[in-house]
Amino acid sequence: MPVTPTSPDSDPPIGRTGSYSKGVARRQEILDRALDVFRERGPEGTSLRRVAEEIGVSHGALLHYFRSREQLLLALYEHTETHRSELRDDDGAENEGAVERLIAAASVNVQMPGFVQLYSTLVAGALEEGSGETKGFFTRRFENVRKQTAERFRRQQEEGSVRTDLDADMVAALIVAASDGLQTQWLLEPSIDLEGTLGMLEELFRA
Amino acid sequence: MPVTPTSPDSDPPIGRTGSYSKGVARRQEILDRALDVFRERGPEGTSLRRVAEEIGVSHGALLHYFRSREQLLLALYEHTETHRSELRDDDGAENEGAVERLIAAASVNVQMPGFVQLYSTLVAGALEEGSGETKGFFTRRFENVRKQTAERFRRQQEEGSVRTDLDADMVAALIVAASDGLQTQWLLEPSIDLEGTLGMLEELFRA
DNA sequence: GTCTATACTCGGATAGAC
DNA sequence: GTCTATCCGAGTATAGAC
Repeated sequence: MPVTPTSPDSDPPIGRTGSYSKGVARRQEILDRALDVFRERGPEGTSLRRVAEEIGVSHGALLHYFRSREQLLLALYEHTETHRSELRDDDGAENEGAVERLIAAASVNVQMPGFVQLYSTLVAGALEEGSGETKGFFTRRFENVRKQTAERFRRQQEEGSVRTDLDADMVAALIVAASDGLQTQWLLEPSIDLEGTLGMLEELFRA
Repeated sequence: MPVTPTSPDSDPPIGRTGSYSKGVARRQEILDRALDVFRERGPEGTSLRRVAEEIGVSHGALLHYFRSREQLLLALYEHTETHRSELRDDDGAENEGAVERLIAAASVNVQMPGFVQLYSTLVAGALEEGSGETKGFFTRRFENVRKQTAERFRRQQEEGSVRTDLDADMVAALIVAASDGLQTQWLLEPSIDLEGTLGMLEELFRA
């Protein structure tokens, strides 16, 4: 279900005026090594304490930089998402259609089921009450992806390649929903034809 | 995202030949009281130990009947789903269209966000490796709902009310995905027009 | 089979040292 | 701000009493 990234989401931490350097660098360092651990053992069964021990940091110290396990997983998700473009040829992505773009993202995801699984876990966490951080993250993310998808669709409407009697914002929500939902079903039943079904949706929009 | 129930999923426990009575009854009794606790406090922050204490059973005993917290939540989900029909007028459900049916289910869900949240949590759990029980449950469930939806769509195709150049099975997966995905988005952004967007999808299928 | 007792690791919160 | 030490309640596994 993870959906195409949109902006780098560069988030220079909140503490303004001054000593960026020290703390952020340390955090980065810890994160980098934590990512290695996840790469080896998978996020699935890897506890915070295990990660901490493996990278030579105390449990408490790790928690000092990542307020919760969810935050660490979120950082893992962000990192993976950012560096995912390497798997994909981004030529002409500018002129892709709305559905086309999501199909491309889904195709990459099919090669990394663990990423889809992580996404699903985090989204479920975001839906839980009082999940401020994660909730905000995915609310923004969905919003961004929807907006970007709607823009693409509107451009296609202007081109005349797509039905003009449809509300682009609703279409965007629908496309994103279909992409996410199909990836969930595909994880449980790999015989689901992810690309084919999204292709059919694309066809339904054609003028 | 929880999708329309399909069969009562009557699951007379596995132990054949003989003493059904005792253990199952006790389990039912415990479950019934656990449901009350969840009703009061919500499943969200209610621990196994809390539930156990509240219903006058030891922590260990509770675990004896429900092998894990996930299993207990799954039982809660099943129960809620089964008794949900009370919220809904089931007149003429037999002749409903494929999308129409899912819209009806979604409309009920909108009135019980906690149920959608629970569904999302359980599905995410099902996607995790080695989650035998929950995984099997939702794999079957998706399969059933897809099959039922495909049947409805095929009937509509025979009626001529819907495009006949579409593969009903793919359409079914798409409808279910859209419904689930939109409910997720709606939980994070209540301004999402759940019924409206699904209605648009319905319109796309029309002959 | 039903259940108690115990122990283990987990995520997280706290207090305080530096 | 960075981190150690400690403590808590959580989910779960196990052994064994009845």
